[in-house]
Amino acid sequence: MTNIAKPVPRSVLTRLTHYYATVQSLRSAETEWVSSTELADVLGLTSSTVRQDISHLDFAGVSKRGYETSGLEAALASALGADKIWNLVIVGAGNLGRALALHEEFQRRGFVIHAVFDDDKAKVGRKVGKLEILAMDGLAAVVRKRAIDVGVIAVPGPSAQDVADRLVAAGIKGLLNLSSVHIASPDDVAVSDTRIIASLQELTFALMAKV
Amino acid sequence: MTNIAKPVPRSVLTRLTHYYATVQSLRSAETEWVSSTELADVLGLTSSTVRQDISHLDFAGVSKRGYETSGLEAALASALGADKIWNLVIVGAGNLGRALALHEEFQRRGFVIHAVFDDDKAKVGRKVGKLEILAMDGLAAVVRKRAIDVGVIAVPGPSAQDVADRLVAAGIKGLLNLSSVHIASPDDVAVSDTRIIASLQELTFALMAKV
DNA sequence: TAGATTGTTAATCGATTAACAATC
DNA sequence: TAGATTGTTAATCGATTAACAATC
Repeated sequence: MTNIAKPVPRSVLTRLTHYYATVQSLRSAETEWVSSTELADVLGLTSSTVRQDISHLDFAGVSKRGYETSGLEAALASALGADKIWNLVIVGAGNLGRALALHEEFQRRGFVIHAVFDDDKAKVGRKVGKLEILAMDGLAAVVRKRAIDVGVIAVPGPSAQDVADRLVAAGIKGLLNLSSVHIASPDDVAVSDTRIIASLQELTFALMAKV
Repeated sequence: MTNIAKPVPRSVLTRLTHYYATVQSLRSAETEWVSSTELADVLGLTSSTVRQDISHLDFAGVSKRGYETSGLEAALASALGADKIWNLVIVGAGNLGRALALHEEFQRRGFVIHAVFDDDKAKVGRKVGKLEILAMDGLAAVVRKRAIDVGVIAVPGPSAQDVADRLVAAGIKGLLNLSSVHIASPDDVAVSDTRIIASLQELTFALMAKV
């Protein structure tokens, strides 16, 4: 029986990714059962929130025992698409772009990087791991041929919107934005921001409040 | 006159970093005034939310004109601590750690990276830009001598909590967590998560919903 | 069985939005 | 001045928490 989708609010979705990471840790520690209270304690939530969130999944716990970690992991993986392969390209062969291309956790989690693009003539043709850096004019062909799902924007802020537009024009429906500027996109294109600089600013805000 | 701090909710704080990035773009385009409606349109919010958020700042707009971008930028910078210098160390000299150490946007925004640590003997002594990779046992001394504010955790998930503990033990009050696991920390230590993998999972969730 | 934990409903809390008087 | 936009209060909306019956 499939869950009739109550829409999943963004706050819940974010927590689902937390549960997924946590349950994976539990699994690798061979823990077979976890209760809503235990998950809540680890992540700083209430058990009530955890139970509400898990009710969005096509998965049920067991009275008195809690949740079986293997089933919960599978249900979370399925909800998040973590049990699928996703095809990525990275635009921007600077430090960040190259680091992500080489970051083996991506591959391990089903995010396959098919190409790295850059318009800097000096970079085109060089290697990043096993991938050759390609010129931007090859983008559309790669996206089509490899059925690319996600474009990673790893260029400086001033170029980010332009790169986003070219990725969208090439037919990509998902953008991961590593730059610090806001990306505008059509309604049918999803954008996720990593906001590294913004995270640091939230941190320094907290540090100042602390004094 | 200082704003008597109504506490700033996390959701507002996150938007303040968005406003800051946006206002900086406006400023570099030499735009002198911006209204709450314009900011809202750019960022996909309501003007009401924008005005509420800005009311947390020690800064006032002008009827009929909106907000002067220079003053708003300064007020946001002050609130976020973006007008200060922050001292960082990075732990983990893998692809991600090295990329951040070389990422010039950090320096440009007042985040000064003082050292990169790694316990891999093969890496210690090598250079990352102008910095030499140091062994972890030198951490406490550097933190004390350089008055380090923030520790960046750029190690694989399984080591992340251990690294966090060592950074906290060395006296650091702010952690930027680049790993995909949740970090537990004492109440007086602030943690900010970048969650690159989680961002991708939120994206793939959206892509699946779209089909 | 008794007790612990889920799933879910209802209550609370907080954040967002609407509305409008103040104002430049 | 007239009109546009802020700042703020009140209303709405949605998310979190509490509570408890169901249940294994």
